[in-house]
Amino acid sequence: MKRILVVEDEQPIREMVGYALKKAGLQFEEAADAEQALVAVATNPPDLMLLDWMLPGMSGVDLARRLRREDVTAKMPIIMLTARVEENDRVHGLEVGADDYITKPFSPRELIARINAVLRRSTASSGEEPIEYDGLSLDPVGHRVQIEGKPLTLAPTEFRLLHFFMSNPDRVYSREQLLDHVWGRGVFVEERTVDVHIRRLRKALSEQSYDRFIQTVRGAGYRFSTRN
Amino acid sequence: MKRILVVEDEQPIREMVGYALKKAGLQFEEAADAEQALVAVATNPPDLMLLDWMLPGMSGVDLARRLRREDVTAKMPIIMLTARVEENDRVHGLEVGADDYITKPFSPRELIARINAVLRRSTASSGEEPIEYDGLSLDPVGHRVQIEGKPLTLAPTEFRLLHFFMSNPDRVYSREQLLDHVWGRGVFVEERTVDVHIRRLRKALSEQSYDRFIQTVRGAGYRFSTRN
DNA sequence: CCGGACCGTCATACAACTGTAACATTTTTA
DNA sequence: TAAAAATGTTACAGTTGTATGACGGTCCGG
Repeated sequence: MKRILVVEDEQPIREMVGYALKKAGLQFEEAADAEQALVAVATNPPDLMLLDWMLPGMSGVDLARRLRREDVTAKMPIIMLTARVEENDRVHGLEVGADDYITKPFSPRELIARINAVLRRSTASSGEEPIEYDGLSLDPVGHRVQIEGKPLTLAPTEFRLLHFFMSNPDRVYSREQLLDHVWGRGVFVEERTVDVHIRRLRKALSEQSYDRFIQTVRGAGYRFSTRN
Repeated sequence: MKRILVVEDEQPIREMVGYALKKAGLQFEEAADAEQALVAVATNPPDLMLLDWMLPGMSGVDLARRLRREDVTAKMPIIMLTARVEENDRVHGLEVGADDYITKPFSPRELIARINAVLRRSTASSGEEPIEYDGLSLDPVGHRVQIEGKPLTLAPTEFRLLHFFMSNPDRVYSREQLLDHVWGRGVFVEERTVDVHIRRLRKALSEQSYDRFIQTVRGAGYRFSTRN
């Protein structure tokens, strides 16, 4: 059973969330502020963390940032709860490294759906098994890429990019998301740089026109897909 | 099992509805007026609410409006029951925030069908699940639209527009509302611009005459619906 | 210390998309 | 029935987004 740590200072909201979690078959654990949360995480790290944006003392944003820096918790899924709706804050929330965010008010139904989506995503890609699509295969452990059996050499960044894409096919990722996932959170790199690496990756794949798998979605980002 | 709260002052109708619900494998709960309904909702919020338009004391419309304002119930699916047939009232009902409406007299079959449709929609509405109506499907994550399996390319704005429509079917939106939701608040764009994008979307959908889903409601705005 | 591989940024070219106005058509009103 | 109002349609020019090639800097092994 997955354990969810809810960090939220308002007791009624904790209660509501706790009720929804239990009903959905998830284990509910709670903390009223960042300090309690840190203790809980150190004692027994949960599978996912629900984190209020505004907290007394250390804010949710700061807490998220701090957790991201620690090795043990760097990859723990975090969903931010925020009362604000402004686009600026959304961007900021994701920049901090949250895997998703929910704006209040939210329904229990929506909450559970988001949690399950994030959990599914983070459990799915263990990142060890070789991945193969049509004639294109990538071995994460051996750090090898092959097109129809023929070895292909990629620069480190291109490899990570392709690895990420192949682990999450048929999903569009914005440049920002790609920077988060492939370059690492909190790295300051120009968004346009992604274009260039996409270009390099395509060039490397273009031999058998396998660059068709790397698709541009105008206004949204890029996608890996074997379909058209 | 999904729990349905029926708010209706006429006892025979409650009875009839209750019978239909149980037969369809839904849990039936009842309230005779708005006050009872509020108590029931506070105690144990149901999965969906069937709400009579006319009620003694606080009307169904007022109740709906009030529920929409509260955080916990803001996104609870509501289906309005109304005896009137006028288009004005329909629009009004949806403006209040009902997810659907049924005009009396109605058959148990229709009732159950509508309830299931709304439940299905609201369960999935994390904004992640693909949406499908008849042969038209839209995948928000992969940013893909298909007509009967055939891929369809849309410009960014057309995609967002269609996405919004398909997430909120059977509801009329004024040009202003569409600008708010699809373009974003605080964007200054001429209202008639909406017409042009509706046109472009229709054109793209017109291949298999799927443009019939995008309907004009003169004097009110536009609507997405598979019905006519 | 040198050379190569890799990376991030920039400038440019091109294609796609967007908003608006102008005109056409349909529907309502007087 | 004519005038007015609302919507449909088209063309266009400005804007935005993406592809691509080039360049300088950094790191590391030889």
